[in-house]
Amino acid sequence: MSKDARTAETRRRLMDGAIDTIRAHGISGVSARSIATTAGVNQALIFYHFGSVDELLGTACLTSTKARVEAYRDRFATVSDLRALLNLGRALQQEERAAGNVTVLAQMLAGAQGDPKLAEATRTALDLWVAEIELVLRRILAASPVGELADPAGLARAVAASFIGVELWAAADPQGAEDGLAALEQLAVLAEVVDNLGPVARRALKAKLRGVRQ
Amino acid sequence: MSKDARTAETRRRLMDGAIDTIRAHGISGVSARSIATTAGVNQALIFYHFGSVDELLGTACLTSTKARVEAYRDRFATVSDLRALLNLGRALQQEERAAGNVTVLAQMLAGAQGDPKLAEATRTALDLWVAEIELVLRRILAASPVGELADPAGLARAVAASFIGVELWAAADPQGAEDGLAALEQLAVLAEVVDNLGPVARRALKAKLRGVRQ
DNA sequence: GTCTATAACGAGATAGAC
DNA sequence: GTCTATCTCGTTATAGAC
Repeated sequence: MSKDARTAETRRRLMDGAIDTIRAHGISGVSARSIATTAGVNQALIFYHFGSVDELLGTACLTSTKARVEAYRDRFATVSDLRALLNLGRALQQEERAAGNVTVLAQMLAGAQGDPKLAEATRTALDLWVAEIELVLRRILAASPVGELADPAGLARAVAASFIGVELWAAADPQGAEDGLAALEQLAVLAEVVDNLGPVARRALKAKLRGVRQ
Repeated sequence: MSKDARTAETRRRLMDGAIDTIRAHGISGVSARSIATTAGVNQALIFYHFGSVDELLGTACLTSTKARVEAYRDRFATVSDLRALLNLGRALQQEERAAGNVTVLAQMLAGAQGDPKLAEATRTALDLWVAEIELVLRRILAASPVGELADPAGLARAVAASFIGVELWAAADPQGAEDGLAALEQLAVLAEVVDNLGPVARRALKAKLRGVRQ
């Protein structure tokens, strides 16, 4: 194996090890040693390749998030109504429980409290998801009677933050998190009904919304 | 000062110190020494009074959550429609940014990953909030056309988890979190409109909901 | 009940051999 | 580029003086 390939391999192992360690033990279980053990690599190599543990965490988180978002881009692109978005959200939530990117982001976010370096890396990674969600929301809302009331950018952040919260919750109370998601899904039917109103009811709703909005 | 009073005082200082330390530095910045410093108390007293750091965290979290929930009980009781609930939620979110109980719970939840003892304490504390939210939701939903569609227990968990997520988000991206909340608030107007439909539209909606539900 | 001192260990990080 | 060895510091936890 060439030196370059060996370097790349070690860096990859370390990044994977960092992600796996966060998933398994949370941000407070992360250390240079625990990562190195998971990666099957010498501890000192973390500092040689990344300079510090925080730096490794940041790039690992960013790289893995990029990959996950990339993996979903096509599926996001096909979403054009609320029902499809809900289905995708549910699938994403289940698949990410396996791949674990949402959990990792949640843990990074927790570690970001009082650690500006981690905070910035995490913010950048989260923005990757948010940008994707915002695009879809913008598309869907344009065709909906509530479209002129809603703020896609803000909503995208609210959605992402909720995913974070649910994923974090699931670690301590799996059944509770499941019940919460099921309840939301059930309630989202309401939005679908609104979305599928006939033209008359639709106009009436629009008028009412205009009245309510300040 | 009597011995009992002195004991109580020390325990109180340690619990307050634990909460303050979590708020300031996150769960990964918590240690026996950092807590003791914040509390202005000798480090060894943590082990004398609580046995371990985890034990201290658990009881501190539970005690402070009890107090916060208690402080909101009366205000929860007066809520009888969605608009009032939204207002209370917003107030709670802002006041808790100061008192910090939601942040603490979020950090505890993060620390609970792979630490069953913390997980149990956190779950118990969260349930205090959930129970309160569930009561209100049950009351409101009973009077709403979507009431028979919704699951108050599940919804309460979803709401609480979202609060957690937003609060965690706010540490890394304050503006983003604010935008997210504002967008949700705006959209919630939709639910209010549905809630205030006339009797005819209300019956139509109910019929549609029945059709959608599987 | 509270303190000092200390044991036993894990942390981040670096130096230097290979 | 990777390893071993090591430094320095912070960690949990305990023993024992007061």
